[in-house]
Amino acid sequence: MARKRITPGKIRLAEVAKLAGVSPITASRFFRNPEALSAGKRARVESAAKELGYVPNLAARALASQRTEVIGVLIPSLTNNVFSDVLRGIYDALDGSRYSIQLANTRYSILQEERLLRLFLAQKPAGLIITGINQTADSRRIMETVDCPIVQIMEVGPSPIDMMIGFSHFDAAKAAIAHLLAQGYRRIGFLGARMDPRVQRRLDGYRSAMTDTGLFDPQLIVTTAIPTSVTLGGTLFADLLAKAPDIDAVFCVNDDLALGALFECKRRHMAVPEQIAIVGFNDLEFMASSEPTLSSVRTNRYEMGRNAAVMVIETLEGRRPAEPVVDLGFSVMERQSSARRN
Amino acid sequence: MARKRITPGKIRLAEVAKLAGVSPITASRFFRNPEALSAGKRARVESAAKELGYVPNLAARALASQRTEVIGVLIPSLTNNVFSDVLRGIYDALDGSRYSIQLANTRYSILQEERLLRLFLAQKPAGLIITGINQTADSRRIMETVDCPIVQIMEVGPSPIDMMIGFSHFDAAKAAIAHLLAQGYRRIGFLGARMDPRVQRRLDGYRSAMTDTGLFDPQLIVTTAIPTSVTLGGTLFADLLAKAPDIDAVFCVNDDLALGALFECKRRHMAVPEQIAIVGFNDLEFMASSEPTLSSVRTNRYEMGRNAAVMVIETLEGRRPAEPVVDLGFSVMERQSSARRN
DNA sequence: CAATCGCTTGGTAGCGCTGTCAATATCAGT
DNA sequence: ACTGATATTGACAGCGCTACCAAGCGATTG
Repeated sequence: MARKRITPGKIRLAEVAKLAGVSPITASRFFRNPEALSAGKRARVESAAKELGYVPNLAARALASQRTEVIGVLIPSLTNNVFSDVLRGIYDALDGSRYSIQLANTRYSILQEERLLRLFLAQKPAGLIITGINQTADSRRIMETVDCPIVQIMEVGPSPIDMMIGFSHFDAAKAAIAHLLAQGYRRIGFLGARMDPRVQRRLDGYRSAMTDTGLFDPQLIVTTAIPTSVTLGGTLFADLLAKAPDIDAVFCVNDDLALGALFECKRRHMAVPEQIAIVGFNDLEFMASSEPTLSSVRTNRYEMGRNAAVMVIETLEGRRPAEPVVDLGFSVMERQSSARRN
Repeated sequence: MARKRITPGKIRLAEVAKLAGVSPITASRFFRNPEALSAGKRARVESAAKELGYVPNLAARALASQRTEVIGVLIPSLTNNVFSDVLRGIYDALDGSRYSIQLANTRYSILQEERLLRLFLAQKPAGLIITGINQTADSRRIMETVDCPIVQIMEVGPSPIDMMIGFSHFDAAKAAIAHLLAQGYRRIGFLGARMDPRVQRRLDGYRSAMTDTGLFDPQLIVTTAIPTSVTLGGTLFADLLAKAPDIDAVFCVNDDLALGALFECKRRHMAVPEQIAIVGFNDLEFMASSEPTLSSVRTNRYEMGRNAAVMVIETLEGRRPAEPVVDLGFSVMERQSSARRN
C-alpha cells in the first residue's frame, strides 16, 4: 500500500480557495488572469491568499501547464564586464515580473552552446536570449522549430532566428578608424584579443576603413586568441611596436587592451596622443576618467540586455514588438587620447 | 469530460523503462542512485535512455520529490566585478553537476534580501549562498529553521547560520595600513565608497591601525554612500587633498577608487609613490600592469565562490565539510605605488 | 531444512496545479 | 417572455515523476 503523503500545515491553492469560498480552479485563475474573475471573487481570493501567505508551487504549475516562467540566457563569458552590463539589464527588466532567469556560460564555444541549448529547451523555457548570430546549424534548426520567443543579442545581422538586438561591430570599428583618420592619423595599428566573431567583425571594419584609404598594411595588425586583459593590452602593444615602430595610432578591440596600451606608452615615455593615439571599444566607465581620457566606441550594453528581456516578455504577453530587429547603434566618444595632432 | 492530454511523441521515463524492460520506478532509480541497480539493469536503462534521447522533466521531479536541484544565490550587485568573480567560481563549481543556480540581486538592501529570501525558500531550494553576515533578524530566523545547506560568503565572523567562507575585512585593511606604515608613510588617507558592511569593517581596520600608532586623524577619512567608480576615485581623492593637503599615502577600499586616485595624481603631476603612495583593495587584474603598478590587497574571490558551491554540494551529498567556517585569508601585494620612500 | 537476512525490484498512489469543456448566471434584443 | 450570446464558474482528470511499502530471491545460518 502506498502512503498518504499529505503535508498538514502547508498552504496550497485548495486552502486559499476554501477560505475564499470558491473552487480551486477559480483561485488558480486569479493568479494567472485576474481579469477573468468577477470583482467580488477577485477580492475574496486576493485577501484569502494574503491572509494565508500563499506562495504558488512553481513545479506543480510547470508540470500541469507544460511550460515554465524561466527565460534562458546563454552568454559566452562571465568574466567580461561587457556581459555583466548586459546581464544587469536583463535582471533589471525581469525584476518584479513573474519571470526568472536561467543563466549558462558557453565559454565562447558554439558546441558548448548547442549542448546547453538542448538542455534548456528540454525544460520548455518561456523564452531565450542568446549571444551573437553565429550558432551551429543544428542550434539554428532547433531554435527555429521551438515555440518560444528568442532574442539574439550583441549584434545585428541578416536572417534573425526570431528577434535580434545589437549593433554593427563592423560599422562601429569603421567609425572609430574614420575618426582617427579625420584627426590626421595614418599608421593605425589594430590590437585584438580572443577574436570571437564580434571581434572578427571589428577587424573587418578596421580592414575596410584602411583599405578604402589605401593605408592597409598587415604589419599593423596584432591579434591573439588569448582572453583579453589589461596586461595583455600592454604586451600586444609592445608586439605591435616591434612589428611597426612607425605607428601613430592604435585601435584596440576593447577598453582593457586600450588601458594596457596606455600604461605601456607611459612606461615607454611615449606621449598620448602626441606620439600615439589610442582608441578603445565599449566605453567602460574608466575611459572617461583616465589621464589622458581615452577615446572609445560607446555601446549600449545595459539597454541591450534590458530591451532583449522586454522583447521576450512583450512577446509572451501577446504584444510582439513591431520591429523584430533592433539596431541600438553606437557612438564614437572622442577624447584626449585621439585628439587632433598639432 | 476532461480531455486526454497525452502527448504522443514525447519520451518519458515510462518509455525508457519499457525499452529497457524494467519498471518505471527502476528507471527512475537509475537517474537518482545508479548504484542501487544491478549492473545488468543499469546498463539496459542507460542505453535505452541514450537511444531515446531521454531528458528528465525537472518540474515533475521537483513536484514528486518535494525538492529542487536549484541553489539560490543572493548577491548585492551585478555591476561590481568582485561579484562577477565570485559568480564565475560558483558557476564553474556547478558546471556538469545536477544543480543549477537561481541568482538574485539584493541591491545592498537587507530588506530586499529578506524579501528575496522568502521567495527563494518557498520554492524549496537545494541550497543557498548568501552574501555577508549582516542579515535582518527575520532573515536569520527563517534561514535557521529551513532545512538546506546555507553558505555565507565574502567574510567570516562569529555565529554562522550554517557555513561560512570569506576573510576578515578588518584584518585585511589593517594589514594594508601596516604595510604603508612599514614603508614609512605617516599621513595615510582613507577613501571609501558605498560603505556597505564590509567596507565599514575595512574602515574599522584602518582606524584601528592608525589609532594603534597614534596617527589617527578624522580629517584623513573621506567616504560616500555613492557606488564606486574610477571617476569617483578621482573625485574623492581631490576631496581628500582639500581636507588634508599634507597626506603622503592613501588607502582605497577598492581598486576602482585606487585607479581613479592614480589618474588624479597624474593630472596634478603628483609623483606616485614619491609624493603619494596608493594602495587598493581586491587586486583586480589591472593593478599589476598599471604604470606605476598599484599595490593592493589580494582576495580570493573566485575560490570563494567555487568553494561555497562545493560546500553546498558536499553537504547535499552527505559529506558535510568538517570545518563549517573557512577563512580564505588575503595577501598584501606590495607594488611600485607604495614602495619605500627614499 | 526452515528461518533469517540483505539486496533488488515493482505496485500504487499522489505531489499541487491547470487544460479542457460543460454548466450556470447574466444580459441584450426582439 | 423568450432566444441567443456572453461572462463566470466548476468538475474532472492528468501533467511525469518519485515516496513508501511490500515482495521476490538467493545466500547464510543454526
